Amino acid sequence: MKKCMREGTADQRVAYYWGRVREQGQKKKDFDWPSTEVILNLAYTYDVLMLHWSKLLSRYRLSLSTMNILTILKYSQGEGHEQQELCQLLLVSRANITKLIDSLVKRGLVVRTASLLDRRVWIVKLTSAGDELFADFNPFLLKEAKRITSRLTGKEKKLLNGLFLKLRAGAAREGSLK
Amino acid sequence: MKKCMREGTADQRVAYYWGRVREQGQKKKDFDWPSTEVILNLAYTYDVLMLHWSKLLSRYRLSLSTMNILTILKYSQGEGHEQQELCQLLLVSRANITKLIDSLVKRGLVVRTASLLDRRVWIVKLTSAGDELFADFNPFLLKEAKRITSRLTGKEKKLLNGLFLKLRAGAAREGSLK
DNA sequence: TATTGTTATACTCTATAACTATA
DNA sequence: TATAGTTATAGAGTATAACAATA
Repeated sequence: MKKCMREGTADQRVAYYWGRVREQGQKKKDFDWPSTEVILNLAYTYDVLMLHWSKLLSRYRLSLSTMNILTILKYSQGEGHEQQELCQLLLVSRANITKLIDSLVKRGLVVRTASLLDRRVWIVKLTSAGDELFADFNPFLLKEAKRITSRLTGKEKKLLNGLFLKLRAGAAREGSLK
Repeated sequence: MKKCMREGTADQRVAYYWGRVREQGQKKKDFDWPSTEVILNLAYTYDVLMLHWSKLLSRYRLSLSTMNILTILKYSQGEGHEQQELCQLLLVSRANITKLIDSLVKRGLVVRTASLLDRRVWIVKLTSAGDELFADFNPFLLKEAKRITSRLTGKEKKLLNGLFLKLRAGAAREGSLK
């Protein structure tokens, strides 16, 4: 991976490619550069940040998904969550959440406990080992979040968060191509 | 997947969880909610948009990565690219770009041609079949980019693009945790 | 009948390291 | 020695459908 990235030049390279997209798009129907740029930027920024993030998490043998599960469970304050709720929060299918939870159970980080209200349901909870692991990685992530966003002012962060919301609203809107 | 998402409520659910993150984070050292929110928003917005995007691409039996490769090659206007350049543009390792290109070669969408300058190098180019497929999917993606960003004004799109750049600059900065 | 979760399967993507051949 | 690309391998993630138990 490292070998493929010459330090400090990735953004320039991408800019060069994007320039071509922009030029050659002009001729096309429905082309709107700022719109396209937003999508390219979202995907590329995600890749850059999450590549970095994944590397941090690999120290704890966690992926983004498993880290998210532990975090969600931690913030439930001992109540836990149904697997189905985790599906909704993580945008992961039922079949795949089963596998993710399986892997965490195997490592002793979470447990499945039966629901008293609905016998079809498992409530997933953090174990003390899971809690410890969370206490271990979470401070790093908070620090990193602060560092990564350090070039933005408070006002810009708020602005950015509002724009993200609008983007998602656009994606969810009716009339999408089926 | 669909079964796990009750229409129109995903954002509220996530907001509920984020509320807990925010509350319980307050006590912690290095916690800064707007910074954390930016990261959560980036990841979640990416997931929402790309889930949708992937569904569109699956009609063409393409993933985000393979779509990107075809697009990059298309915009090289017949010149093609070294695999190594694709690594840099896509943030994918050399080993893995080999596999991705293999799969496209197998489908007849791209070809590897020897470089005349360096005998270690393959130049990857779009075939006419690849070109046709691009002509097929690209208009949909342009339309979708426009639709997804339709809730943003032109000014907001520009703003957003600038903020993405700052985010990436922050991630790349020296002094990151090693 | 609908929902929660599991199982099975196949595919894609990623990470790592050892390897070949060129430069 | 360094670089471009390949091979091998193992693990993670995703998509789909069929299934059991329960509501």
